[in-house]
Amino acid sequence: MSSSSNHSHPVRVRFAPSPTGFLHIGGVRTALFNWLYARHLGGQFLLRIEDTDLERSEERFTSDIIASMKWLGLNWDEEPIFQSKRLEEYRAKALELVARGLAYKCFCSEEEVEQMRVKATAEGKKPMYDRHCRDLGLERHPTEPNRPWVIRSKTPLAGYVEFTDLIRGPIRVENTEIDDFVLIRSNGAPTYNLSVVVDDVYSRMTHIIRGDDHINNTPKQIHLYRALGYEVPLFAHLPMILGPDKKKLSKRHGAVSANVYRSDGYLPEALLNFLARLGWSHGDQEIFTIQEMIQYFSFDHCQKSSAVFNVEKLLWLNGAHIRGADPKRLASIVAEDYSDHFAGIPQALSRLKTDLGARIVSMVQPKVKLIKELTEQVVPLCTPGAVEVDASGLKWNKDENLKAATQAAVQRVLDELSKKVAASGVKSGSDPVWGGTPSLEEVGMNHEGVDAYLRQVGEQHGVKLGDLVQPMRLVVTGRMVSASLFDLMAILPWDVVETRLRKIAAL
RNA sequence: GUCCCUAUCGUCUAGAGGCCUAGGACAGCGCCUUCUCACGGCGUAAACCCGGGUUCGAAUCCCGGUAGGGACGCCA
Repeated sequence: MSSSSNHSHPVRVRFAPSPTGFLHIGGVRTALFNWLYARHLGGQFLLRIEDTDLERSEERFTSDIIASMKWLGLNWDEEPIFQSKRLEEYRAKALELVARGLAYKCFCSEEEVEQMRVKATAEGKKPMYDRHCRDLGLERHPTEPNRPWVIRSKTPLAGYVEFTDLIRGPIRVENTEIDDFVLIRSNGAPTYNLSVVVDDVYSRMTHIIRGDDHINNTPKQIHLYRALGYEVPLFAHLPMILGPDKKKLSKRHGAVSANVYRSDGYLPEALLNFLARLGWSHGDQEIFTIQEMIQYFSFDHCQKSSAVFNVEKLLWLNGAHIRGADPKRLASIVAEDYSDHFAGIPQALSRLKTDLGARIVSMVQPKVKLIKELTEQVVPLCTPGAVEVDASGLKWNKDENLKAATQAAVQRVLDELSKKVAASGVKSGSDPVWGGTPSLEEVGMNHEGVDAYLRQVGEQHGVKLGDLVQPMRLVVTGRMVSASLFDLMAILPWDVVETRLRKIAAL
């Protein structure tokens, strides 16, 4: 690739969102690529809050951005910069440019400028300010001393700007295409193009990595770097993320706060993995740990074209990352992010945190795609006593004989296994929270044992294994779909299993 | 409208002139496995936008067209 240029000093990059909305997927992707690049090269990654738009910036959005970044693990290396605290700086730089003849005060009203744009459009030209005040060199309006003014850049009238994008290669724009854009608004606040340049210089940024909706701003900013006498950094413009309709991602596509993905049950590394693969690749590899992403990241393998956000693949990736996660960690995520599922059952929450809780999680985790589902499966398994069931889906509802035979078989299971537990001589279970009774496993009957035993009972009562298992699964787990019943029967304290199995007779 | 950018299966992508009768993944379909649901395994269908060049040879390079996206704010 082109240009590692003269920037031999350590890489410094930033993510610079404006707090006018939640941190959405597109923002996360931009943050991620900056972060990966910095971490890959051992450079610094900074966070800057671009809150120069006083009307639309809101503190709650700043909080959302910071919370989301933290959840995702996209950590920054220096104190975040808030542009609202540096307003004087931008103003001073703009005034300096006016003094040096590189910018000027403009007294045209917004209505007048709007007319110019209408006129230009009618002439088939780009709607631009017609530079009315450019060469007047006015300090104040001749007839209206209090008339408000803005500061505009004095964009060169001829020539062109060219830069080499790290992802797209050379991009060239004629200066005639560039407006005399506003630097300082009539209320004294700076506009984006000014503050971004002043701050990127202030923070000694070496690379500007951002969405490609900023390609058109880059030439303006390059003019500013030059006017201000600064070294121009390197640019990398990332392709956009599109909704399923191939339009810019918006709220209607469910592109809400990254925090929503947290409550929906996505793992941060899964979301990051998914976003990394949207526009970047490393051969055929699909599943990456954070470390691998950092290790392999490079602009050489970044895509130039935009990508459609595909929830199905994110879901699959999330399942893959859940499967590979440490059960103890998953248990604590369930406990922290889904505490509302434990409302009224504090025992379940404490049981979740035991070794047995982690074992339960490990049996459910290979089967779910979302932490939410994991939670829904795990809660009843950690709850003491019987759980509510809905027996309407059972096959025996259509077959009285099957129902009678199954109930008889389960009764026998109850009798024989209770006897076995009592006869084992094992007085109490090893789990400190679950207390009381040992599990079947603790009296010598593991998964295989339960398997063989239930097959045998089913055969003797003329009930197919599947027909015997489903009602048992329902009362033991509270659901028609669950982790392996044999596993669960083996590891749960026998009294829990017994209590629940007794409900079979009443169905 | 003007300017900028982009263009491989439905989607994410591999591909840096011959290794491509175009590979992987998700989703789909079929089968196997199976105590449910998943997972897993095997298989199947599915793409180089079009037209010109350059070259012995082009998905790859160049030009044009077309299509899509983005920008054109005293938003960022």
